[in-house]
Amino acid sequence: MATIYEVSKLAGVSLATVSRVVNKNLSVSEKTRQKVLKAMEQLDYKPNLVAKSLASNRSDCVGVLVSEFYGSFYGGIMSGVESVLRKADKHIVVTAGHNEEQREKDDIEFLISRNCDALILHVEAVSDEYLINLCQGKIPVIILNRHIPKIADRCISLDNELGGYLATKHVLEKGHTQVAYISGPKRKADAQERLVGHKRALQEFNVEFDQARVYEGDYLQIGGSAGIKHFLENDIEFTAAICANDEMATGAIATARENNLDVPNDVSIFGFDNVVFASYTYPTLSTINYPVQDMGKMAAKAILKQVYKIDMPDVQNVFEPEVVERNSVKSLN
Amino acid sequence: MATIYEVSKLAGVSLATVSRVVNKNLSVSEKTRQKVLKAMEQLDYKPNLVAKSLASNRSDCVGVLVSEFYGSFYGGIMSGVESVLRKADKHIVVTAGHNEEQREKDDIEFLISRNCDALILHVEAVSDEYLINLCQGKIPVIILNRHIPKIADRCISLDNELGGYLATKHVLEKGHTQVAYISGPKRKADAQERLVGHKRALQEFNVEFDQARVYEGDYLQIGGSAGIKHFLENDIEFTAAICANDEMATGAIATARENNLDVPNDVSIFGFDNVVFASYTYPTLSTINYPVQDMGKMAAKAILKQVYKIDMPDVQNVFEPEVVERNSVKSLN
DNA sequence: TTGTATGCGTTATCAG
DNA sequence: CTGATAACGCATACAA
Repeated sequence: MATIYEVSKLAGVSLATVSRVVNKNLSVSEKTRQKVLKAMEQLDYKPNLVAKSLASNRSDCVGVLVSEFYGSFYGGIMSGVESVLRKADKHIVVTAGHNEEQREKDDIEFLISRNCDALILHVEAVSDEYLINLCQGKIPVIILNRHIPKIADRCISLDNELGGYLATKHVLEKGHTQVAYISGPKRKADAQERLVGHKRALQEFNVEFDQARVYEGDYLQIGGSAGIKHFLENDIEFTAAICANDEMATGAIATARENNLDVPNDVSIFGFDNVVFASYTYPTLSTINYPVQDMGKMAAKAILKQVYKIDMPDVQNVFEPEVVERNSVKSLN
Repeated sequence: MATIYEVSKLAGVSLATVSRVVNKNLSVSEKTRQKVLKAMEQLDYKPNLVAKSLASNRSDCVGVLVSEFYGSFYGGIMSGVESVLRKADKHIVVTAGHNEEQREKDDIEFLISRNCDALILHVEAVSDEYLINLCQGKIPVIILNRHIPKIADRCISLDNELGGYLATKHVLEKGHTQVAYISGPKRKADAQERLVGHKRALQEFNVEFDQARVYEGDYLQIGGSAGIKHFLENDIEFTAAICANDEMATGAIATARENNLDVPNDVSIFGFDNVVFASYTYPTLSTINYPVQDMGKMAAKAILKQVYKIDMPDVQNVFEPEVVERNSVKSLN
């Protein structure tokens, strides 16, 4: 690999001059610029980004930490982030924290020590305090899918409560009154918020909340399956089951069918997230749209604005969920 | 951020000594090691990976290039690769080439200039020659999902022809004789290979190949949908449709249903890839398993073996597809 | 076992 | 507009 030094020698100029033409902007006479350009061409010069990063303390690289590489949710985040950063000639370094506290911390350390100019994090295991503390540091951070009041301006999240509310409201408006709810794990903030929204809708429609109609799932297909089984075995009547995410909804649909319950004629199922396969199920799944990709894009825009000083509209910190009506909910009206 | 220099000062030893204890292995007296360790602790010293990489010409980082961040196929590759590399304390830098030649090349340059120790590539737009040439370079490369004879030892791919064969054989064994085939884009090598396998199975079962029963799709849902429509509108009879990937299969199922054709009673559908949502469809999709994740793992193992000299079993360059029987194919026997 | 000196490829701060 | 030269933070022969 040719170095900047070899180029300078070949072009008969100083090292600094080559650096100037490589980094555009600075003033160099057209004549020497041409000499340098030619030399670069001849040697097929490619700047060493590592050296550049060490010397300039800038990497043009933003670190992204997701929980998994797998799945449309994280895929959406990554592709959203990348699509806008790419246009600004910034790159991303992605790692996966796998929902383990130590790993998330390790990954953050890794990204920092790699000289990332900024961080976009989707972390679940690490504490709020840790993140608040991290935000005190010199490296700019954007936190996805998590709302931390003290650093609200660095968070980009979905209004989960509203999502839970809209989901239930939709089902109630279709005339259902016996509504079961399969929630996410209680320890997860978003699961709690969605449930709160569920209760608010119930109240608004004067349907009494019944704890027996709530089953705590795990956000996995098996959770939805277990939820339906639980309600059936305990003779808890319901004409509709709202699941706190689409994955559980698919499990619910499958298990309902196994029990000779037609969806949506015998039982309606509603999801949350609007993941890709929601439109592949049968019946296609009515759900709440979680605009992950847009949120990833917004995170990237925030970085572009704050770190790279590129002109951008204001950041939107809270995104609104919307009902996506498909065919898994029957109207009783 | 504390530097190695500050640590050495605080510990009252030389720079080199600190470097030695940081990088384990080398001989340092227990006493000084403790001094250094204490100093590191006090200063919360974190090595600067960029500087380390520049000095050592090693980054403990392997570059991964996929076509998209999105989807279970690429997710499988990334998570497979990461899971094994992680255990060896290596990190990955991922970029997406989006199936565009220039971008793929840019990304490869980027990864190289970032000092990656090795590359794992899933590229589609770049030519064989380019890759062969790339393999001549000093940086070790593993190529996924592509078979290039001249550099077969650096390729990890699926036997697509066999997959196409197995798919069709399965359907024929179920008693179908009027078998339609919705292929992938002809310009893609895997699409061609799968079709070749299809023909081989037909021949083996003495079913005459009929070009009219082949529709060229695009590997997207819409392609499967268009394929079914095409056959229906042109009165081409078929009791089963084999799709060259699962995505098209879901499109095919939906469109069949829209035309009042029950799957699998009126028409059987068979896929390829065994993506995650294949088990979420209704009916669940019979398909060919493409062990992406295992192949990603194998790629990582190859790197571990070749680059980091870690003891590993031999690499498996060609993976075998398998039939995954679910409920979308009816037995006519 | 420990320390010294030099290099890795750039950027950046000065002079000129 | 251009050229020395000192950082950047660490690894590593070579000496001691």
